[in-house]
Amino acid sequence: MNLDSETKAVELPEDHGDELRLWLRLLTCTTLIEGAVRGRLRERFDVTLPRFDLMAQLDRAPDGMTLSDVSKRMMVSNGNVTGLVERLVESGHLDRRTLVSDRRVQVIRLTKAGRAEFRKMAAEHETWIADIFSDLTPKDVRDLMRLLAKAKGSAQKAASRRAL
Amino acid sequence: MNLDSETKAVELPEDHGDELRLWLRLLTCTTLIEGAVRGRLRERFDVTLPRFDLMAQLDRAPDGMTLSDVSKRMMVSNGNVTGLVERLVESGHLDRRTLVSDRRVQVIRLTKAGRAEFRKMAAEHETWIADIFSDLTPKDVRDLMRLLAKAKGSAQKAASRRAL
DNA sequence: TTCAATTTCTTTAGGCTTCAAGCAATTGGC
DNA sequence: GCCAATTGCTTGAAGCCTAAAGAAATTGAA
Repeated sequence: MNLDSETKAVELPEDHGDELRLWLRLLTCTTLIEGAVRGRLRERFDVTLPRFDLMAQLDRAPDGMTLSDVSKRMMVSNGNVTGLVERLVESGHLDRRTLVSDRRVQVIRLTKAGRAEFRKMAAEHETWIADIFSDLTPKDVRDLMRLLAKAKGSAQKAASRRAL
Repeated sequence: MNLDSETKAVELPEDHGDELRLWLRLLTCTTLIEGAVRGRLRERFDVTLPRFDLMAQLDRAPDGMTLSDVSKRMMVSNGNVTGLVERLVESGHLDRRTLVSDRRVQVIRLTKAGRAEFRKMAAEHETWIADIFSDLTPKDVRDLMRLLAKAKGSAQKAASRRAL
């Protein structure tokens, strides 16, 4: 007779403290790094992190993106993107035009100035990240990549289960 | 003659793409999980994530905390905590009193109702996290804990270097 | 064709967050 | 005691963010 499976069958509270501690540690790491990056972007380039992130998405899409694409990629709400884009168009970093074949759709691109500005920021940004992770060996980095990929997959699966 | 060290000496751009990808993956994981937790807290308990986080800090501190303590622990600004606490006092979850020995200091605690409410939420919250990480083996969890601890240390060291 | 459903984006209300400036209380050097 | 520096918190301005409701354009089934 298997006591463990009996125990599970009656839904006794299980211990998930390790997973909880993992989540808190993950959150701490991200918050820490995010704060450092935010501060440096601000003092060096007077730009906010969301603006930088949006420009990063567009830098990889020379043909532009729709607002919905951006929203999915950045995992933020549509309304959020609307406001963000508005300010970046205003400041001359972004170009926005309505798609002729579907007038609901707005396609946004980096302007020439916006791209130049972003490239300058991105180059420095990369060195900050390297500095932040400088105690990690190449193997640490590989292991983390692999484990985080697995964690991401697990989280996505959980989310899709939830969506049913 | 060592070409590599020559190369470094003239500051040629090094490749830090792996570290950058690691950071993006870390951010993606956190954003994904944070969104899931936020949504569940909202639909199940009609509470926001920052409120939950603040109550979690206080649950571990039966004797209460000062606003500065909370601010450091949560890694958010002082002004942020002021507003958050204000709303939670208003809703009856928190009790706030001025320290007699130093009238600048506010000590906040969970009220009885606040603590009961939090315990209920925390129990469910733990199962959500377990579900989100359910594809990870116990070894994966241990490895991630260890590597993230190392990453956190590295980030903190970088931040303190920066602060000089 | 027609119109209900869907998609894309915007708007609104409310809350979160930062930074910087400011106020009040305390501390420490003189 | 005096007062300059520090500490703890609040305020204000600006921006970020979400959820929900709504407007405009498109699609597709009858």
